[in-house]
Amino acid sequence: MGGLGKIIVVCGPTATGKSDVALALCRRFGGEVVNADSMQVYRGLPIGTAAVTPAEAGGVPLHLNGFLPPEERYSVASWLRDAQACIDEIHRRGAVPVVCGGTGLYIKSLVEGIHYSEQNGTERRAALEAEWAMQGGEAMLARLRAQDPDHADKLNVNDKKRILRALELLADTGLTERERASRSHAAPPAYEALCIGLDYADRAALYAAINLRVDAMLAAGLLDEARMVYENRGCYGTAVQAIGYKEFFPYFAGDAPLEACTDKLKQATRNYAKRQLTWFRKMPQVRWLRVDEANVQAQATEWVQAFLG
RNA sequence: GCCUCUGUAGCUCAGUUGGUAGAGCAGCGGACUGAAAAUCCGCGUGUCGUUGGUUCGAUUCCGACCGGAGGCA
Repeated sequence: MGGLGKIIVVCGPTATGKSDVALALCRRFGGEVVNADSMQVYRGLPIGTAAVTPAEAGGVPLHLNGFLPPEERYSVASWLRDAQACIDEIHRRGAVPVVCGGTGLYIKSLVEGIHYSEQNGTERRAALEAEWAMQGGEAMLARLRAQDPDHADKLNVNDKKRILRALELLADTGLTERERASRSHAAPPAYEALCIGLDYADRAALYAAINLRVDAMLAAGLLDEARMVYENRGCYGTAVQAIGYKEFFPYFAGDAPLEACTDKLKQATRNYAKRQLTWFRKMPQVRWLRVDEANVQAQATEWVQAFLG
């Protein structure tokens, strides 16, 4: 019969110890880590993105980790393609893929089996940008409403990014959002996933862990890494968005004291963790573990054991 | 010691010509289909420093006291 290939997913907000759990599971079950973090894919940013280092991995194979030049643009679709290739290969080797990361969109897409088509034109983008600047959001939303009212109803006038993208896709494919969504779900998920979500029972404890981690990053040389990003900010693509660098730009520019930037960074990270939580809390597949209450390692091991059968 | 300014939401402040008050940030919740560590949306009751007085009614006016900032021939 040969059912679906099985994968383990370790998700949750930042600073909950996902990597440690993933690594431990890999050692116990003969697994390999597949990174599901949109920033850890970039090379040369190990401190700020809290990427797993080969030393920490201690022999456990790491995939999609620090492999992309920071100038390169990347996206869900690229990640999905790469991740699936990795997973299939790991399966072929008879090993267990342990997908680990905090990017909700990536993980949801993988687990739900959302399919992204090959084409993705960008020529229209600049023109649409210009029109937005001239006509404003109301007009652009109205234009979308004329062609795809259902989608327009779901978007807010200020959501420039999504309104423009909607218009772009409409022009490229001629399909409404609903039609596109149904096509993206045409095929069932490629894998059977056990999703383990890590969180703190106490929100304040999560935030305290985040604050501590930022201090640890600083001690590990975050500032040098950030300065490098600052100097290259013109040519970096997606990577400049990473939390941990742009917060220091005012300091490098001489506009703000270091302390203020550090506080800003901690705050940005806390805000981010909260957003991550709303992604994962909504995924019905996720089974939660409270790192400040349970014996996470033991429980995770038990679940995986049962899952792999 | 005297004079001036000041004390309003966790923080920074606005405001009420007397009818118990509202922004930003934080915080909380949500959305999310090719930038996603991005982007966007929703949520504002707090002894209006304390205490007397005037008043039908005081956070608002007056006095005293307490805290903070500045000034002083």
